[in-house]
Amino acid sequence: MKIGRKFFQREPVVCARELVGCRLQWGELSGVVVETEAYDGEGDESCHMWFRPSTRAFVAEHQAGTAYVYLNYGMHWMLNVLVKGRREGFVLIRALEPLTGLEVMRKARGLEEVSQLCSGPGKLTQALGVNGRHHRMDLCGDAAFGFHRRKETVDVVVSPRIGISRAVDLPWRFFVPGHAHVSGMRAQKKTGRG
DNA sequence: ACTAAGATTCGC
DNA sequence: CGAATCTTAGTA
Repeated sequence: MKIGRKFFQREPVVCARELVGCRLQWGELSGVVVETEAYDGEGDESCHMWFRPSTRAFVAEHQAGTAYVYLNYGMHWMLNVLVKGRREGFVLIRALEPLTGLEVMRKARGLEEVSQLCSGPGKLTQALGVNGRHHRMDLCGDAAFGFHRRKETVDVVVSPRIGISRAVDLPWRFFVPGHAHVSGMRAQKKTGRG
């Protein structure tokens, strides 16, 4: 069952947690969402809304469920969903377990290993072909692009977000524990604790 | 016009 | 560990 706009008319943290375990359909390609992060425009200094006027304008001009796609580090597209409930913000899609279109993903990534296709926010956009053309796309309108509930359920655990320099302690990363397709950055290993 | 920083990934 | 690569925003 396709996830409608109402789902995204809640708080970013709630949407981020509940999207884990859902299926992302992207044309002929699809995968199970196994990792997300929430970014809240109110009080979250790592959210683009905090320091980018253009992002605040984007939020004001679009409805919940709209894709927010941007280029990071000049090379990696990041796929987010606009959330507008009591609080406004975004859900970053960080990792997928590929379901369909494996060969297309392998070709796009230049890799064979399934666990390397979508195990990171930059990896999955490359695998799915997500880019600036998808910015502002309504993920609740187009039948071929959006999220769907699944019968299967998954465990979800929480941790601080990865790869950011501000508001690093907010526990707003949600993922399936021990899942092979969850992103594995240095920051994860770096459990540096005095 | 110039500078700085960034929700990352890959290779050495 | 450090390069790759470019958009946004602040400053002159």
